[in-house]
Amino acid sequence: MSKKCIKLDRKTKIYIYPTKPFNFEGTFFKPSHFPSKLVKYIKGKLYQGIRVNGRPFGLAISDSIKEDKARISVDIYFTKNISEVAKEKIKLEIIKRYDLDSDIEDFIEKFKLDRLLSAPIKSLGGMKPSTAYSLYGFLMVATVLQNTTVGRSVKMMDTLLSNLGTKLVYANQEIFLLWLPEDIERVSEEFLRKLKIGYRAKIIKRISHAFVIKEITEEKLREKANKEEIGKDLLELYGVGRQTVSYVLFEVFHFYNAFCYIAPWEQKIFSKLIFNKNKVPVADILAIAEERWGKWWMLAMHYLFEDIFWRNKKQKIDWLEKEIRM
DNA sequence: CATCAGGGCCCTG
DNA sequence: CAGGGCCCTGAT
Repeated sequence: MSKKCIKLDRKTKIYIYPTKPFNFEGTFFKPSHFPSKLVKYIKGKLYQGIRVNGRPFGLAISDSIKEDKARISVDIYFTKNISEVAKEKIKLEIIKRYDLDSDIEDFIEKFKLDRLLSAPIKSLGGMKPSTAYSLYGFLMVATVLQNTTVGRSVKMMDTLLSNLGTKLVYANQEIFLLWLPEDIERVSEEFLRKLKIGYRAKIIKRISHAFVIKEITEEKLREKANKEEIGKDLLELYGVGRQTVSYVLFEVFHFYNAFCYIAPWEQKIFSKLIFNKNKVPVADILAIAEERWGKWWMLAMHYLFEDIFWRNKKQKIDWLEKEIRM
């Protein structure tokens, strides 16, 4: 059992210019997302680790508008040295994960007067679907999220990270870096089960193995242009079903119309938001969404969803609190 | 105390 | 294609 800890005591800065319209907070912090020690959002700064060319780096990302240009500043923390190549790679990785080079102006223009979207667009317009994680990292999080309460998911991820992750210390923060697929090859399923993650131990073993033998790679999937192909490859992974695929297509690969799937807990929330009813059939919700928002339907739903979670953060909304059981 | 479902997915019939 | 089982936990 390795308890790795790395102090990143050197720092450099880069800037990234996202495509407008752009909303920093909406893109870099999602209140509806599962909280973990992999990412922290404090006072307008997002802290996360990243691995590039096998080396760990710590990031602190913040909004840094320059006159009329959208701009973010990225402090990169490292040990010893950092090459220009590594800096460039980190930049490209951030652009990919946070969808910074896409253009959603048509979406904003088209729906800024939409009865349901006008308020969310007013407060979050320019928000992109994004993830702090690599594809592998995302799948690990999705695995921990399966068939349990958020509270237990948090515990499972904490235990996994303290046993298999790497603690990064920088900018007065402690952030964890996820383990590598190779690290999982070195531990037994039994060992993982002792961390009280249950049947997920097998899933983590099998997904990690698929990455190690390059049966699946993020690079190759990114080269494929259509969601059906990517979805098919992902579904072949043990422990990955349509719920996870739908999230991955949207948040990792940024298809704004991903897959036609809505989870039961989301169904309840959308029923309330769109119909002001308790439980509308999923098929009806999907039909309305596609009819109303077309090729943008999942992005539209994302705006609705994040908006209500932001509002709940500012002032508790009772019915929503009941749906997010910790 | 026991029972149960939870921010899925696999497998069987 | 529907439904039981899976690890474990906190709620009831």
